[in-house]
Amino acid sequence: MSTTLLSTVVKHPAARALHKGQQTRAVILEAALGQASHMGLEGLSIGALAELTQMSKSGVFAHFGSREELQIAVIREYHARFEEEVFFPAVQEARGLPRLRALFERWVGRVTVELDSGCIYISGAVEFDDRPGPVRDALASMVRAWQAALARAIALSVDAGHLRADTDSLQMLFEVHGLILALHHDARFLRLPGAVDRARTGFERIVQFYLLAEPAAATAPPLRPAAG
Amino acid sequence: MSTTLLSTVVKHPAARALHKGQQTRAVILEAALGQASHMGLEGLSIGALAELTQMSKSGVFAHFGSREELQIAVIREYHARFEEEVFFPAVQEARGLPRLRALFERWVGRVTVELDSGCIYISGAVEFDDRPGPVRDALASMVRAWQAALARAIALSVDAGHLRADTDSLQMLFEVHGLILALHHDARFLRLPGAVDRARTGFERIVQFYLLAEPAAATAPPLRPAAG
DNA sequence: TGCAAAATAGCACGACCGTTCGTTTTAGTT
DNA sequence: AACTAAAACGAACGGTCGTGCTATTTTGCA
Repeated sequence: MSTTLLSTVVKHPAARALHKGQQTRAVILEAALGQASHMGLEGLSIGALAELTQMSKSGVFAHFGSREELQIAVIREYHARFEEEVFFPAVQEARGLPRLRALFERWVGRVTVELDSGCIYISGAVEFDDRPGPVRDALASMVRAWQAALARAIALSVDAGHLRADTDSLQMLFEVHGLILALHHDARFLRLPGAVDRARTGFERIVQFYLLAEPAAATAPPLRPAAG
Repeated sequence: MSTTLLSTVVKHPAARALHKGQQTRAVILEAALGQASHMGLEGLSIGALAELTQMSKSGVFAHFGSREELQIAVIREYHARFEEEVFFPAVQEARGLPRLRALFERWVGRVTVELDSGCIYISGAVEFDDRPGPVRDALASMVRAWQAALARAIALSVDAGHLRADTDSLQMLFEVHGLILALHHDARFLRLPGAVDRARTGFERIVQFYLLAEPAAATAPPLRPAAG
């Protein structure tokens, strides 16, 4: 850069160090995400990470300052990807039931795609439910944010007149969340086939229950189990 | 051995060593169960166990032969207690819906009582969903047995005429299991109050759906969310 | 091209891990 | 009381872990 007046003005210190450091940091984070999805956040090992990225242990270490910070960075990265792949596309859908369905469907997709990688929200919740500290706090705040977003989508569905006015959005959220957890359990641990369909069927059943009765069948639709 | 005919015949080697050894083994197992409930099966540490039981590491070790065997022993012990506290008392109830309700209620109780200890079935499923080996196999077989028992109870409820004939027992099991997992998640990780009630409400909603319509309201009862 | 700063490597430390082995204590039997 | 087999101990091994240091290399900018 010869006429550097402009460039020096443009780049503030934060953006200056954005070149090599952040780049390999991203590489490490990518590997860490894979390792954490596979072995859990507690299974993260700086040594193994160094081997995976062809670096020295101290080189990897220097990017985060501590194992805890690495774990938190992984959580944040996972959160960002989760937003990008689940939340943002879904909120493009029309508010109400369409958006809620999209959120659930993409959520299922995420858990299913991760069949041989694992959802950090779920595994982390189990790993850190008895382990206070900054890692748990970071994880909990992300999970809470996601649950709040879902609760909001449910409430919007009520406002839009798609669901009953007396719908308890937190109760519905609890039930839907259970389906995802059961899906994760049956598909990943028990390796049962058809778990995805069971989750979808369960979701439809829940929606059907909280659904505002359609005018044509205002007396109450004949509820039948969805044919498996 | 002088007049040992009788005694040698009566006691086989298995029964002979039943005194001191099995006794301290039980003490170790008790402590191990606590540690595993708290830190997970992978958090089991022979050193920590030795400290807890005031023994030497090698003394603890000798009782199991390997860490893996210790983990499996813990799983078996947990299974036995689970049977004793959840399954056996519940099957005393009349077959059909009463028994199914009892199973669920005791299951909830177990997860709730373990609020500061943790359900090994659930934490183990997450820890070992990507880790093949004898520990995973042992755990999976116990979980499968428990799920099979539940599915049987549901099927019996159908046979007894309490639930619809077209009930998909595995689907219903999936949904009920989800409630337990969500309870475990919200109560243990997020520390949300009222999670037990949400699980109960969800169960009643599921039962209500699969319920055989009562003669008086055969046209379809007006389903309302159970007042929270 | 030169220079400061950032990035990475190399090495060592202390802690804990599961496991082995030889010895010593303890318990149960005659 | 003497003997034996089970039980418990204690020390050590090889390994991995996270983390601190100090060099050395690499990078980005003037």
